[in-house]
Amino acid sequence: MRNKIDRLHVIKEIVTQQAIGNQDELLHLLKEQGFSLTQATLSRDLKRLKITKIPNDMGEYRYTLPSSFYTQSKRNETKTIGSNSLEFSGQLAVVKTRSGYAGGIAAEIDEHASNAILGTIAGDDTILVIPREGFNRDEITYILSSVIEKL
Amino acid sequence: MRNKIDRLHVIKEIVTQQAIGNQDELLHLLKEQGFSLTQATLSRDLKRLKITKIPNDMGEYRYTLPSSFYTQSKRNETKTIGSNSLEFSGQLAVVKTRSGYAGGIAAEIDEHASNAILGTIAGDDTILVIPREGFNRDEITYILSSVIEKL
DNA sequence: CAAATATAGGAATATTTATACAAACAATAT
DNA sequence: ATATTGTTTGTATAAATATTCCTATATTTG
Repeated sequence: MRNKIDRLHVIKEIVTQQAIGNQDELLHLLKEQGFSLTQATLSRDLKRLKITKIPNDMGEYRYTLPSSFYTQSKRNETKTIGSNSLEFSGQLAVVKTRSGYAGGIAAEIDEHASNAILGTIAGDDTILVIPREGFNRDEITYILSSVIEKL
Repeated sequence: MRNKIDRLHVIKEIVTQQAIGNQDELLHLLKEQGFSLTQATLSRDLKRLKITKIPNDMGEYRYTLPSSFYTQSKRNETKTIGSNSLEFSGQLAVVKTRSGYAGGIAAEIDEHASNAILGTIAGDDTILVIPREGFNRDEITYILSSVIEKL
């Protein structure tokens, strides 16, 4: 239904622009904008959007969108490294290689990036890379790039 | 008071290592660890720590630290089991084996730990172990150790 | 030291949020 | 068209969480 999609959009917009402290507040704003819904639906919407109430430095709460690390709102970029590509999903990274090369490249990653990479598992043209905890995507990207580009 | 500081520490630790869905769950774990407190105090603690309940992709909620705290969490230890090693990253466990042994050991894990382990994927010297939901790291470590040490 | 002030935390409760259930409707298959 | 299945949502309520009010214990200050 069109209305629902609109509503989810508007919820995201409101929540990013003003400090909303609870669902009733947000509910009223939505009603002012012409939406007709109940708290139950709003609770479900927030769950779908993964919007959560987090405490700020003063003793208040504010609804916020998930941090960009987890968010799927904008498409995760595929990075090209030589004739290979790298993309993340959750805490995992996937490198696509030319057919037959995955095992060799995975071995190189294991050998040269063991501080940041917990392990790799390779198929024919796909390597699953499991980063160690504490390394973020940029760090892993940088490290993988430098290993792969030397090949 | 010392006790409070300890408690906040332990809360962070528990929350990073296992999927906590509500305060009562966490309350019980804390009581098992010898802390004495009520839900009211726990609510205040979580507010201080800015730990919040966020929805995951399945319809569940999980308490999590703010993302900036992930990098501060203490480095995850690698455990040695025989000539193999075990380390966690997020919800996944990775076992490193001698070259060529991963497939065989993975088969043993599949066969003997199927209640705790959802599945394994093996490369040449790396096994990706996917634990079932509801098992924490200590449990998985114990189970994997006992399976692998018998080999 | 004693008074003043701040901090921690429990019990009870208010507030807030999630969900079970049922109804309405749409989409799809028979 | 009729049955089947899935989706969305409201109502009512359960469940979860935050806070008020109060006491006890620390900490600071004169």
